[in-house]
Amino acid sequence: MKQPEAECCEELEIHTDTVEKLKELLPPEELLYDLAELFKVFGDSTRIKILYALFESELCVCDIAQTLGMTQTAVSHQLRVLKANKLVKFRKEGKNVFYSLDDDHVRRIIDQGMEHLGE
Amino acid sequence: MKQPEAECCEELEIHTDTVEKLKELLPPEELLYDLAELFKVFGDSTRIKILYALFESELCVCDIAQTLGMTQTAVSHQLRVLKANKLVKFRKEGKNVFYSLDDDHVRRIIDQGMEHLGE
DNA sequence: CTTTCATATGAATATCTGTTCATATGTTAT
DNA sequence: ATAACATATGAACAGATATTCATATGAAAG
Repeated sequence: MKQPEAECCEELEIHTDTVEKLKELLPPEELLYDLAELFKVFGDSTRIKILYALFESELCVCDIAQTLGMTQTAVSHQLRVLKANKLVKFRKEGKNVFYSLDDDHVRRIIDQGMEHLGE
Repeated sequence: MKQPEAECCEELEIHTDTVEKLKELLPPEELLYDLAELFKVFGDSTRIKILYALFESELCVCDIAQTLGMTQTAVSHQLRVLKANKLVKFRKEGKNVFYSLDDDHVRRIIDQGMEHLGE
């Protein structure tokens, strides 16, 4: 006869305790969601390229587009995402808009990622 | 009369230099792509939750599933992704497969992300 | 060797995401 | 005012991705 309510790993009751403890220890759902959203921003090569370009100097949209060999529109859409996530800030000067990195976390996060790759 | 070959920011010739320098300074296309791929892995709340759970202890698949309130199948698919990107390793013990974090970069990358959020 | 259990895998589906195209906004120069 | 330019935005489309369902694998127990 089967236990219909049995969830999994039935034989090892230790696990049930583990699971309960874990549920308490995990950060709130929403925070984990936000964290994933943040990493999602880094998870696109166009945006990574933009950020890398901004490591060197502040840049206007068309220079970024030219550097990456992409259209102004595509870059503008991605800058919007970066802006919304506070990874870049901007400064208007006449017709141009100059973008730059918002803080040092960006660099550190990317560096950590690079370190992981080099293994 | 229009210059058809003009790319952008025509008036400021400084920019053309900037762009050329930038193109040299940027890491190779492929590396940036790989980096984005890595962050993409962190860019999903299910995978973030799995990693957080593994911060505490090594876990078998069904415990992870139960902790997250998800199906075994969904978790298994995501573990596959984490495994492929060397973020987790595993150890087989009879019917069970125990997963754990592969290295400390995982923790550091996530911590940096969290720091960025708290601002 | 057959059943049960833990895990893995493949196909299908629904959702999300990035680029393009067309167009809008806002600034500078004529 | 009007034209030219830099940037932004909205809709549409194509490609990617996460979950589900059905099923396969592989180990332990009967």
